[in-house]
Amino acid sequence: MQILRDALEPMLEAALKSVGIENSHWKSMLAPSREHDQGDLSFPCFPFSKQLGKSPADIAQQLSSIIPQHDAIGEVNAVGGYLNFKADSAWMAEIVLNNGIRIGDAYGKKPNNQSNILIEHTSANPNGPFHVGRARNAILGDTLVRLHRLYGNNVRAEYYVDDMGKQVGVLAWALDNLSESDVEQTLSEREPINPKWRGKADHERVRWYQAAQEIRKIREDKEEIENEIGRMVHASEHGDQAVLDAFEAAYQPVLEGMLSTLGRLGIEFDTFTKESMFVTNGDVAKLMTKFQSLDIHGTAENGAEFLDLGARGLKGKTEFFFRRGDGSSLYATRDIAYHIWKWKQCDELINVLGEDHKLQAKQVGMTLTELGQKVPEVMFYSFIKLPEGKMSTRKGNVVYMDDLLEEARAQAAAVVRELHPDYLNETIEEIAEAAGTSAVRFNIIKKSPDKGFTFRWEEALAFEGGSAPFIMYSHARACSIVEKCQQQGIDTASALAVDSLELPEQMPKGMTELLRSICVYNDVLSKAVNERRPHLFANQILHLATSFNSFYRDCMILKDGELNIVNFQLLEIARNLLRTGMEGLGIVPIEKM
RNA sequence: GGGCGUGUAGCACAGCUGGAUAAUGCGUUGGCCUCCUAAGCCGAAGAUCCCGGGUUCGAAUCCUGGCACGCCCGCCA
Repeated sequence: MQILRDALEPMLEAALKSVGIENSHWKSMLAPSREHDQGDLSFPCFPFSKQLGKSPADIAQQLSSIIPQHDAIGEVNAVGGYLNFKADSAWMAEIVLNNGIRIGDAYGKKPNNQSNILIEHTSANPNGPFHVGRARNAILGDTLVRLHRLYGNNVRAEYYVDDMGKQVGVLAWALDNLSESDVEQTLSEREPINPKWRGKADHERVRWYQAAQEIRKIREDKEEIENEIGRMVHASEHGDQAVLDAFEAAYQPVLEGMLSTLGRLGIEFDTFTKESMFVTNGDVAKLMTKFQSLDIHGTAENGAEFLDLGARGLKGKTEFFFRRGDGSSLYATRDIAYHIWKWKQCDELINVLGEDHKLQAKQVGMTLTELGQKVPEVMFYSFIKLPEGKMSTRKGNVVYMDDLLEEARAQAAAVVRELHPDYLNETIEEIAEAAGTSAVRFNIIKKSPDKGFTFRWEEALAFEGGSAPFIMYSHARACSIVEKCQQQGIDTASALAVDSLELPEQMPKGMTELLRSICVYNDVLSKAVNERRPHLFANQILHLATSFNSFYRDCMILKDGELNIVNFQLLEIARNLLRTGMEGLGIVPIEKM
C-alpha cells in the first residue's frame, strides 16, 4: 500500500536513526505483510540484530515504542522480530471518500501522460479463423492496451498485416485453382465446416488453405504447384503490385472475419500496417544496403547475406540472415524495417509475441541496437494446448474461438434462464453474450502469460469463483442497489454530495476489507502496466469484487427505506472502480444479471 | 546437443527485486435467503513449494547440478 508507505517512511527513518541505523537499505525491507491479518506493511528486524547486538524481537519491540502516533497507523505491533503496521480504517475511509486516491482515468478521459505508446499485438496471418491458441495474443495484447488507457497513458493498438509470403500465397493459389469439390474431397476425412460459420470468410477460406496444404504434398503436379506458388511469393517479395493486389483480394475477407471474432471479445485496433509497404516504399532495400556497411556483415557462398550476431554475444545460432541468395528479403528483414518505422511514431514500443518468437525477437533487438535504434519491450506468452496436444490450423486440430464463444454464450444463457426464469428472452441473451465472452477473456487474462496451459472446456466455461461473471455479478449487484434507491425516490445525487460524514465507531470487517482493496488498487494497476503483467490486475479486480461482497454482507446501504450515506458513498466508489476495472480487462460491465 | 521458459494441495492458479503460520478458485465437506441480486457469504479438511547440493540470521523465491514438460535453434512466416 503505497499511501501507507509514504506516511510511514519518514517516521520509520527517524526511529531507525534513533536506534543507530542510518543506511538506506531498509526501505526495500518495508514490504507488504505476508500475514495479512498482522498488518498491511511489515518490517523484518533480523538484519540489524548483529549490528545492534540485540535480538530481532527486542529491536522490533523497541522500534514499535518509538514510532509516534499517526492518523495513518491503526496499529503497530512487534511479533517475532517483525514490526507490523496496519493502516487505520478511518484514515483509509477519509482518503477514499475524499477522492484522495488516484484510480486511473478509465475511458473517455484525457490521457495524463504525454508519451505515446504503440502496442503491436495479434498480427496473425490472415489465413484462417482464430483458434483459442492464436487468440491468447489478441486477448493479452488488448488487455495491455486497455490497462494502459485505464492508467492514463496514450496508446495506439496496431496490427501488422502479413500480406505477403508463403501463407498468403498458398491461400491465393488455392482460391484461384481449387474448386469447392476439390476442397471438400481433400478434406473429407476432417470435420466439415460448422454450418453456423457458412458465409464467414475466415471459416470458408481456411478450407481452401488447408486443402492446398494437403494437395501440395500429394498431387501429381505438386512440383508445378510449388513453382507457381513460389513465383507469386517471389513476386510479392519484390513488390509486384499485381500479385500483392491478388493476395489482398484473397486475404482481406479472411482478415475481416477474424476481426469480427475479436470484436465480439471487445478487441479493436487503431491502425493496420501492411508488411508489403516496406518493400514497395524502398525501406527494405535501403536497410539491406545499410546492413552491408556493418562490421558484422557476412556473405554466404550463394550470395545470401547475414549479420554475425555471434560477434555480439548471441549464443547458438549466430548468423542472422537478412537476404536470400536470390536477393529477396526475409520476413525478419522487413520486421526490422517495420520497427524503425514504428519508432518514428512513438516514444514507447511494446510487442506481444508468442514464445516461439523469442529468438527472432532477440535477433531483431540486437540488430536494432547495431543500427543505433532502441529495442522494443516484449510481452511473451506461452501456448495453449489441447488435451490432445498442440493446436494447428494447418492440421485442423483446433478449438475455434467462434465455437468457444458460441458455447460460452449458450451455457451462460442456460444459467441465466435457470436463475431468472422471469427475465425476458432479450435480456437473457444480452446477459449471456456479455457473461460468456467475458468469461472466455478472463480465463486467459488471469493466468500468467509465461505459463503454458491446457485448454479445458469446463474451465473456460466456469462462471463461479474466480471468473468474470463473478466480478460482473458483484458489479450488477451494486447497480441494483443504486437502482433500488432511485426507485424509492431517494436523492442519490445529494447523498453523494454530502461531505461531512460520520464513520461508524466500530467499522465492520467488510468495510475495512473494501477500503484496503481500494487503497491498493492503483499500486497493482501501476505494477501490471509497467511490468506488462495483466494477470496481476485481473487478480486485483477479483479481490475487489470479493471484498465488495463482504462489504455488501456487513453494511446495509438501504435499510427500512433509510439511506446510510457513508455506505452509499463507498458503494458508489466501489461500483465505479469495478466498472472501470472491468473495462480495463475487457469484461462487459452490464448492470443487471 | 545448445538456448529460453515452466514445475507450488486431487485439479487449476497466485506469490518468485530472499522474510513469519505459502494466498485464491474448482472439487470434497459443514453452515447461511421472513433482510439492498445465494453466479453470493461464513467455516473445515487438504502443500515433501520437482529432486540434490550451496549462499544466508532466514530460501517456494538467489546460485549450482540433475529430472520432467513446453518453445526455439530454416537463405519459412
